[in-house]
Amino acid sequence: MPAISPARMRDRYETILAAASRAFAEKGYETTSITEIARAADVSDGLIYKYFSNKRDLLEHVLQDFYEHVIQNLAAKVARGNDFGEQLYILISEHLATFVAERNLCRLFISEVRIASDYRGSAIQQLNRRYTSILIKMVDEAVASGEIPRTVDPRVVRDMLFGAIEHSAWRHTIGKRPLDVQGMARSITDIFLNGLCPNLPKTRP
Amino acid sequence: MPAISPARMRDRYETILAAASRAFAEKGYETTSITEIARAADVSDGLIYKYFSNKRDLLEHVLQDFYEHVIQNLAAKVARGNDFGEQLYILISEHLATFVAERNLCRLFISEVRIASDYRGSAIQQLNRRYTSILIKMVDEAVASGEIPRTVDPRVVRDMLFGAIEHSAWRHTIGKRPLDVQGMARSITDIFLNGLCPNLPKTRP
DNA sequence: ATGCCAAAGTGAAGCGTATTCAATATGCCT
DNA sequence: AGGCATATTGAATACGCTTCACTTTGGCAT
Repeated sequence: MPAISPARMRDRYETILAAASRAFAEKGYETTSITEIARAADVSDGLIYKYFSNKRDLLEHVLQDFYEHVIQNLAAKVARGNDFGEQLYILISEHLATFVAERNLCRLFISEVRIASDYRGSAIQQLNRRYTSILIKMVDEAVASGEIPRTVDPRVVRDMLFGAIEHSAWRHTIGKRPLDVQGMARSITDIFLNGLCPNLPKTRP
Repeated sequence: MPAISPARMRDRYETILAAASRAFAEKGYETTSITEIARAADVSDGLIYKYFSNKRDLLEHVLQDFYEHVIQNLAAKVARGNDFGEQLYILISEHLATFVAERNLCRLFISEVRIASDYRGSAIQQLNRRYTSILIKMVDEAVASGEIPRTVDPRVVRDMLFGAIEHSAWRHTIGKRPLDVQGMARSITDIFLNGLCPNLPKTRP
């Protein structure tokens, strides 16, 4: 026998989540207090713990919410590419564009969640897997169609690519210089497709 | 007129720094308390604040100390490579080897310092610059000698490469699987030198 | 309508930890 | 040996997450 209607309950939940999202994005996780979030959502401190198990749980729900949208978007956009090179370019530029559009939430994700000791096996890691699996699928298909040699390990490509993108975007996330999404996506795509010395024989130490 | 000799003062400083380094590396930054560090160094809580301005400052000095050694090592090893390909392989495998040998301090650096809002302009960022400038110099020389086309922007390569390395190593830093340094260094080097589709014509979306 | 009562909601107390500071102990210098 | 600058102490402070005993509310049976 609920004390309030499910609709009002969902509303409360979303009000708190939205207040937390805004506060965390603006001020960062550590520097935002539960009391601030409670005030912004116009509830008491204690009530937050009826809807979320603790401050960290609140942060994770904020980022899960965000991640869902990002995944939807990426999958839709990548599907428009006709070959591996096109798809790769789209994936990279969309990832970079997300950094530009939602730099605060991206920063939050990288600095607070990715790093956490309990990241492995978390719900957020599941989302990350869905996100990166878009690339894995692309590489598998490119290998199958002969666009890429069989020697390429998709997991190596995944780690390298997302590492390269995020590190490149990070500088702009913390700095003030605007990020040239198209230009950077072009540079990164070219290096991944063709390498630094495209016309030279391999050297093996 | 000092109350104690400079030697003893330096000794105290180093005792505290060493205790902090061990504690932070083992337990992480947040979960280590000043009281624990004080006990390990056999001093009172308050004294730590005579040698370091706060807990964060203590962490930064721990990592600066570590970084100095890493830079020395990398510069010496890279100098042994005879061409760009060799040097690149050495840089990547040394970087990965550092992750394996000092995974706790590397984790600390990435999760606590790199991310911090005051990273820009900090003493630690200066060290990071010295570290990455080793690669910048390599790329500049390779461009000058014609090993790499002029179109390559060294800063793009720097961000991509270190991003790729760290992201690849991170999985092993938080997980249990051992990291095959030689194999991974080989894979990453090859992709950077030759790209994913070395023998195919460029595609431009 | 109305009253019951489970659950929503409150906010002050509890707890843990970084930091400060007034008091004390120490060891260098004359 | 004695004076005193300062190293050192540790209890007090401040602050923030979390808990919990209590109050209020609103859906439902009658």
